[in-house]
Amino acid sequence: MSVQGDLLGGSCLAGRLSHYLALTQSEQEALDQLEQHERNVKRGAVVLREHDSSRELFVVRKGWLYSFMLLGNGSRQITRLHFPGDLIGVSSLASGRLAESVVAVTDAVLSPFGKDKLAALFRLHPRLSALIFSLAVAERVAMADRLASIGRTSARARIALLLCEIFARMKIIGTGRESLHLPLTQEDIGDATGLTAVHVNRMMRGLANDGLIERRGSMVRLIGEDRLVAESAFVDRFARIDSSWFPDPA
Amino acid sequence: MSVQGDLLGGSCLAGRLSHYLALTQSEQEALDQLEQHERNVKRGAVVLREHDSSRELFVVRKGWLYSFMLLGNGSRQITRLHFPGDLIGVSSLASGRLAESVVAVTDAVLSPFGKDKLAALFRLHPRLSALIFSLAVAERVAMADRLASIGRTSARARIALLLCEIFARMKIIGTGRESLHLPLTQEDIGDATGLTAVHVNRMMRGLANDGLIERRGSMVRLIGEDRLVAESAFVDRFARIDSSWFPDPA
DNA sequence: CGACCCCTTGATTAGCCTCAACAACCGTGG
DNA sequence: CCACGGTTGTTGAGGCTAATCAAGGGGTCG
Repeated sequence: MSVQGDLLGGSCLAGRLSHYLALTQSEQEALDQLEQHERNVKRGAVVLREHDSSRELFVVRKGWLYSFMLLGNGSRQITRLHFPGDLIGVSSLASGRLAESVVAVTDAVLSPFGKDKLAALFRLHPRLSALIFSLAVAERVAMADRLASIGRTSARARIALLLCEIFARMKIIGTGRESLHLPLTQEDIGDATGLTAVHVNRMMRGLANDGLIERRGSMVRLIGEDRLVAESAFVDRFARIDSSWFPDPA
Repeated sequence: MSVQGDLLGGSCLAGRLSHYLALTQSEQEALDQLEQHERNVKRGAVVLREHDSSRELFVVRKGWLYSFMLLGNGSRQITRLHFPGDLIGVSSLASGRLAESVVAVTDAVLSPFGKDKLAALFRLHPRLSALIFSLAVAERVAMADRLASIGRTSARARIALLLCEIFARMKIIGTGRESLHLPLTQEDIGDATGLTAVHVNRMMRGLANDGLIERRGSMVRLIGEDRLVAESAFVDRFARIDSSWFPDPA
């Protein structure tokens, strides 16, 4: 299934979750509830601001965004990219305040919903709760992968990992082509991988020279995806979620 | 509340969760269910092995452990330290296989329980589910902090952050004294912060020289905790959990 | 058309790693 | 109780990766 919300007008989140689970009618309806409103944001717009308190979450319906943290020394760490079907603003669920800012990389469409809706989900749909929890766990694992990547591998491997991750996630949301428009600047890629823009440039050039990727402007194509996966030790943590332990749907 | 399971014989997990929420009788009982068995492990023992499939989780009742990943190039990344009241093996919930290995740093006592017990929790105790979910979110945020630390700060700041985190977490579980026995080797600290043992040594010596910490063998005392927090930009993500959005207890 | 952003490239520097040697400590077995 | 081997901590010298500094070119948007 590669249902995309923006093709259906239906729920993007339901589209995403149905990759992992055949949703019941009632589950589907509960998820549709979350996307009754829409909000358009422009490329470059700050959607959420670190330290602000927030009573809402958002489903990404369209576009790319990323979360990042600003450090005391003026540098920035991009902690996660967000694609259609992702939830953003989740970090405010823990402490009530946002731990990360979110900006739109491209023009984007979001669906805001209140945290009370999530509470209702926990109350009425234990199986969906387990799935959402499992996706949070998968995200934690993917973050551990990146931690290992930044802590223990070369600049080249870090960039290879980021590219593998992006392409794998695009595949899941059904926009996966062999060639991809990459709206990130080299500075963005640096802030995601713990490198400087200058060094990102040299490394990407190196990957291109070695025939692992092909670049035409902002279009990127993975030629030696196998070799990229090998170099970065990429594991797709979102390909499959083990639902065998989930409770039965309500 | 600074209830510790190993002092009560009661549930360590309940002790931890009751920091954040006043548990109902029925919630308390559900959590006690999870710790009916005990397993002792020796210092250095491998408790869980990366890539293995696992049908269980564990509550830590006593001792220190850590999760780590092994990389293709022979290096190791420690992804998380585990103290009494923590859940371990969670990474297998997502894909069915463990993303991290776990070893015991000190002799430890664990309580294994099946994933079906967790499913029952999701079905019967939506408020606990929301809390456990929120703690997973907090853990993700803490991991993002470490990502930023490793990606964008100096060796000294990374070590300062690790120390702040350890002391803050010890405080929550009630073992927080000003002085602490640190059972980690400098190699462990290096694998947690993305540094070599040699460089960890130099940095810790530097922190000691500057009067931020005091070391006597494996005992460590934070003298200038304020300055350490300032240097590392530490934020305690587990001090408080916002339960205002949680559903009512069942 | 101009201003700005982004990419590119070169030269130099700095922070951390590697290698190496030795000292201190610990658990073990005799 | 002591002797021993292995692990951990400490220190120095030198090398390498990635950062920093600097400058120019191309593209895009107003």
